[in-house]
Amino acid sequence: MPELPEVESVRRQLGPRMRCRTIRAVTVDPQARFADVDRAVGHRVSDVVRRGKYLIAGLDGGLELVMHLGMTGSFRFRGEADGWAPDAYVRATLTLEGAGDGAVMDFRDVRRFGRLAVVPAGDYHSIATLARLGPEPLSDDFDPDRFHAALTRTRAPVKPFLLSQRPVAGVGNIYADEALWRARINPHSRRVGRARAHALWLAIRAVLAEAIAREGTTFRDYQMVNGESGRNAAFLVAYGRAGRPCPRCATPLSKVVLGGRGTTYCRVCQRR
DNA sequence: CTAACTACCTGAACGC
DNA sequence: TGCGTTCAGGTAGTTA
Repeated sequence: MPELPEVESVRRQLGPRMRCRTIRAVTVDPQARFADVDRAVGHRVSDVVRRGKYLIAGLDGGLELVMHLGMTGSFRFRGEADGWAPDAYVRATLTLEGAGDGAVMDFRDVRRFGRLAVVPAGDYHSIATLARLGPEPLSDDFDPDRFHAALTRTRAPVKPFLLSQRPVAGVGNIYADEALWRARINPHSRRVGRARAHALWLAIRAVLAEAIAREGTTFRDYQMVNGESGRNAAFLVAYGRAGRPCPRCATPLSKVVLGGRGTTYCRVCQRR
């Protein structure tokens, strides 16, 4: 479900609710594969940061709680005005205590692709994708020349390479299609020249920044901690619009499967 | 090492 | 209405 803009929107609401609170209790669904989260009990949250699609709560005692929403994960708090009540899809519950009245935080995840883990701070060897994560796209670490060099090194088609999280962090299926459309790059391309790599660098940053400003894209499951949807879906140009006219050239957008993922693009203005 | 598959889950939408 | 098939915003594990 969530890519960088959605995860960032969750982080902005989750941070104030977790910060400066001590995790007093953890219960997890017995079928969930993150039973070691109870190692967070007794530790106080310093802050919640984001790396790519991962949320990382800093804990005292040199630990971190790493959270990934998978396709359908969301965090909700009991007793808030949105009327959230836990249902059959709650996979973990954290009881938080601290400034204010404390809080009960549910991790809801229909498809069970989400993950929670407690690790030594900065030690991500048990989470391979996080350990090898590329630069943050909206930071100065994301450099156009190094991005071009990374695209030159791989033999894989450009879209699956973006989805690997290695050339840049946080780009998923929606924003890969959107950025490639903007930069006029064919998702199958195995060679991307310097000018096109720079155009893609710019498109990734623009597409993600605009989506963050609209609090993400809600297609089906994604919702923020307060239960609201993102507003970016109406602004998508490529993703989910197969058969509709390309806004640039009016050619009906094509849909193919690439790297096992549905891919929508314009075969006329995104030539190989 | 990389690239390409498959597996992991559940529900909604669609075709007949 | 009912049943089977396909698809879904992600990653981890295995194989060549």
